[in-house]
Amino acid sequence: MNADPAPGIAACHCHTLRHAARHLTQFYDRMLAPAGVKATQFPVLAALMEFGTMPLGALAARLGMDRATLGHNVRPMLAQGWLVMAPGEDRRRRDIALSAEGREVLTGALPLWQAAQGAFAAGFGAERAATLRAEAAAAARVAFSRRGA
Amino acid sequence: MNADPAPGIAACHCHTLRHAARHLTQFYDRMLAPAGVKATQFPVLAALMEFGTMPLGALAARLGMDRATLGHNVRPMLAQGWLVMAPGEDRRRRDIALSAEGREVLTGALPLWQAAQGAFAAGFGAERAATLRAEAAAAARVAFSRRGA
DNA sequence: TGCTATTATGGGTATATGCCCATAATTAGC
DNA sequence: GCTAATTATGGGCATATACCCATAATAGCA
Repeated sequence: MNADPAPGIAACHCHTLRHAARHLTQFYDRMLAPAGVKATQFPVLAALMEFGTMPLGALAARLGMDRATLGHNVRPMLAQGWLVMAPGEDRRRRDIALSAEGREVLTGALPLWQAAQGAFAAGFGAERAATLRAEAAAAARVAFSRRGA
Repeated sequence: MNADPAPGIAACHCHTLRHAARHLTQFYDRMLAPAGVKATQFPVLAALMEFGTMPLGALAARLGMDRATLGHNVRPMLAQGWLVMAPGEDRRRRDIALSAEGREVLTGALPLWQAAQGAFAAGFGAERAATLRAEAAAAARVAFSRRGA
């Protein structure tokens, strides 16, 4: 992969954010690899630890992603025993919970994630990174609000 | 899909940028759909129009993406006749060029892309969007430079 | 000239993403 | 209480992303 897109293409909000997301993903994937956790899996573990057991739809809403996508991502984590499914309040609901093994995996991954956060902040600037996060989150809200047209 | 991730998870640079990229992608996909062009295809057409014929590797470098990924994305565009392959300078090189039909498709997609750019800028602020793009591009460079460790 | 290192490309594999539709259970309305 | 709308989940499909390895062609050097 390469780092620098051309100036004309760089005018596209969508392409630029996709580009950044790809590179961040690769960086975090490599940093988290020693724990056997991927960049897409860490937020799932972290959210369940932080907010506790919840059904798939609620977790997808927390993570701001599609239910089906999250369902696909969760499947191997269930197979590995990091997560467990249990009947929810409704009979149509099935709560997803962090297993003891899942908590161990998260415990192992946390320092690696913190190292990734720190390494990025060291190169980019902590303040600047916080601003970028806030602006990216705001951009996501704008794009989401205009999704119908 | 949902717009707002939780505050704790929002501290992750990677997750936040991925989240924003997902929503921008969906928005641009829907805006470009009337032209039959996807958010991943538009930059390919635009880059070839702007910089002219070039081999796959060079195009991947321009777009800041993996060669294999671009190769997969380009395949259906070749099948549709938007792009054509021609022997390059080397016998190992094969140049990718925009066909006449590809230029037509791009011409049809351009106003839709401009509408997407404008709609986002209207909701987010033009100045703010430009800053976000620049910061995201810088973040991509930082992540790329630290990819080895 | 011949051998090696570099470069360009493609195939295979695995995962990520999100659409659509089907199913099942709950809730609301009559 | 029964029917219709809503909500939750999952499967199937198409595409996106990127790794690894194999192949082929060029360039550089002995």
